[in-house]
Amino acid sequence: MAAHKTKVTIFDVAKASGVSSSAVSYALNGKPGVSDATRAKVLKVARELGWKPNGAAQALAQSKTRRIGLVLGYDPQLLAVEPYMMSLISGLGAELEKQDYSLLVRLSMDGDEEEGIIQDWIATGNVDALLLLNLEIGDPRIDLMKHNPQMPTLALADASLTAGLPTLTSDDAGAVGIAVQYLYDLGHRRIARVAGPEELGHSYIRDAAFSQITTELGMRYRCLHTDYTPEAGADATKRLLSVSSAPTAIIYDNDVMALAGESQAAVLGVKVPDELSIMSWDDSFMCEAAHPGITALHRDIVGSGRMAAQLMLKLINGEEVGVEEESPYALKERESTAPAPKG
Amino acid sequence: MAAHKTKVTIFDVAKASGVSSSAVSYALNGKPGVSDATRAKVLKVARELGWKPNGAAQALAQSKTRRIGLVLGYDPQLLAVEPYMMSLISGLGAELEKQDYSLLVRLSMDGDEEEGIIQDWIATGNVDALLLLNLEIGDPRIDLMKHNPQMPTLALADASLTAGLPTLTSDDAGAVGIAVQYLYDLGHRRIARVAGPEELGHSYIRDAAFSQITTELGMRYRCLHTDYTPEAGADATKRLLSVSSAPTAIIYDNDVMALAGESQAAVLGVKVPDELSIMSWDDSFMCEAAHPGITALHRDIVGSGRMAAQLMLKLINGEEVGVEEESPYALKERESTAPAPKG
DNA sequence: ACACGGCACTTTAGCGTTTCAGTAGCCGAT
DNA sequence: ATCGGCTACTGAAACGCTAAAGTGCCGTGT
Repeated sequence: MAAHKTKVTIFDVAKASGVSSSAVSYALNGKPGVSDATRAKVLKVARELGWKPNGAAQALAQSKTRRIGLVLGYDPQLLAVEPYMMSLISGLGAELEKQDYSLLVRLSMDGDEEEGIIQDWIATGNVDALLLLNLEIGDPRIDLMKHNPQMPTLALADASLTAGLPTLTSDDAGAVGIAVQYLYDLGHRRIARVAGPEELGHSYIRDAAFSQITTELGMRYRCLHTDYTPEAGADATKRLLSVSSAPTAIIYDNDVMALAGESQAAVLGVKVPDELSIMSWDDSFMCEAAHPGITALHRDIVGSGRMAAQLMLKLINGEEVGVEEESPYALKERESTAPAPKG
Repeated sequence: MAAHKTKVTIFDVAKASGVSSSAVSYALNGKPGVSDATRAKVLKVARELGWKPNGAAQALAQSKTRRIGLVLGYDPQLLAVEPYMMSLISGLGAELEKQDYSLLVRLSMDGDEEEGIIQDWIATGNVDALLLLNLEIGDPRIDLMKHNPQMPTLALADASLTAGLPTLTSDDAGAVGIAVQYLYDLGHRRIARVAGPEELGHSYIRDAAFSQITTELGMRYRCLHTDYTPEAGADATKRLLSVSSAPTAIIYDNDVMALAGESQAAVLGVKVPDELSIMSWDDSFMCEAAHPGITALHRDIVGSGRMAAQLMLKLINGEEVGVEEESPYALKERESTAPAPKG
């Protein structure tokens, strides 16, 4: 509890307890080789001196850092505004906390830089495992990790993109089905989608599912790809609504764009939901607070974070992990969707 | 580039370059003691073998981790929805990235746990510096860091709360002045504020400033404290508007509550801005996308993150840091504010 | 011709743990 | 009484790096 001017090491604790440093180590780590009495004594002394094993020394000796690596794509505007990442971090962190693991976070400006960071982690051993996010089609990171199997890696992406790497996948195609069927049942026959970047893996998955299902149901379907920003969402909305025979319903790939789209519709004098139904992929407070509230495909992102953390801990433990599935999407109906207008 | 089954160390590089391990170290770290020719050779070999110094060993040898610690208060709901934290992380990360520093992130469920994490960092040396956020009045962390001056610490809080610790402060009182004067000039005489938790330092600072300025200007002022969540924001709005002689303007302590408040007003049939003006503290995309757009006190949070990172790096370098000031708030006028209604 | 300083290295000693290989003492079995 | 096998420890090596101290060599000034 008291402040110490000079650094206290395991030897200080050993001396103060009248044993050797190895005894202290055994005592601290709950290993056999010390009597209950000495163990208690050592722990008491350690607490009094405020000693904990030095992280670097420990990491060096057992080549375990108790850290998990996460690279965030740098786009402060988007990162900040999209609740997704922070929710995921909450879930990851909460679960890691239980096992005294930390998150090591870096920002990357682009894909090359991210690859560099990952290679750095592989070479320096600064993390015990890492999580891959936002995979693209043919993402070079997959290949990189395939060649470095000693670094436990979990991909958070559709299993079709991860080439057999341990994966936490979500049923995006199923969710597309739910959403489209819902709109179909409301009588919509011309729908549009404001999607994320085309090269992103899950855009691709959703693209394919949308095309297939709308075709099957005989609906007209149009898709605009964006960069996920609110500006792009508003702009896409304007373009979609400016043509004759505009869609009667729009599905946005994230809630930020959905909110921006709803505002844009108001600006254009298009009434939601009477003239236009709006849906969001991913649900957050924004969908709730919007006026009218936005119908959304809800999923438990914090829960996914927790799951991802557990899977990575398994991998670190040497257990096998294949493809696991996130908890499913659920449609959350609010006021932004209604039967399609006549005509 | 090739994958390696067995771990490569500095000795492998040394052998392959025909020099000793220290020569490799000197070459890599740009220190004198090796010729340009050997340096080039060593670097080439290192690249070919894919070698980088092991992080733990390096940290142990020079007691520097190149990591900065950040404890996030765990409230996934709030954390995710409030763009503040993620913006800050973006700024921090971007600046740290330049110097090859990482963020070490942990989640804490409550204050005690956070103190525990900090003590752990102090004892284990797992971070080179740390950033304190969301200080409360008489926050125990201040005392803790005062007693452990060997751990460079920057507080992101009003300087009046940090007892002389290196601090990045903001002019919250000044911002209160701007906001209140603005509403006063629009003719508002009864204003209210939906604030954050009372025990939070910056709530306190703003509370004091609001009381003082509204008194000076002879305005009626009412303040409700909340937990920052959208639900609380909506609820507070309802209560404020339900009394006779309700306020003609409400200022919210964050944009999440402002958005929720605006929605609530719509539900209650109170017209914004004709019958009620709304302002938000902190500006984000939500203020922009809301309909009507919400007038806000804008500040550059990413910039603050960058500044904080720079200051922490200075501290790590042994430089003195006193009290620095964030870039000032600026009023961003949108459609949610208008002259006070007659009567 | 000779000390001298500087350069380009090498050797060695940490850094603070963990862990493996002993070892001393004791107890029970022979 | 002797031996084997525990238990409860100790000593020392190993982890992979950095950095201080040491060494040989060469060019220079006198």
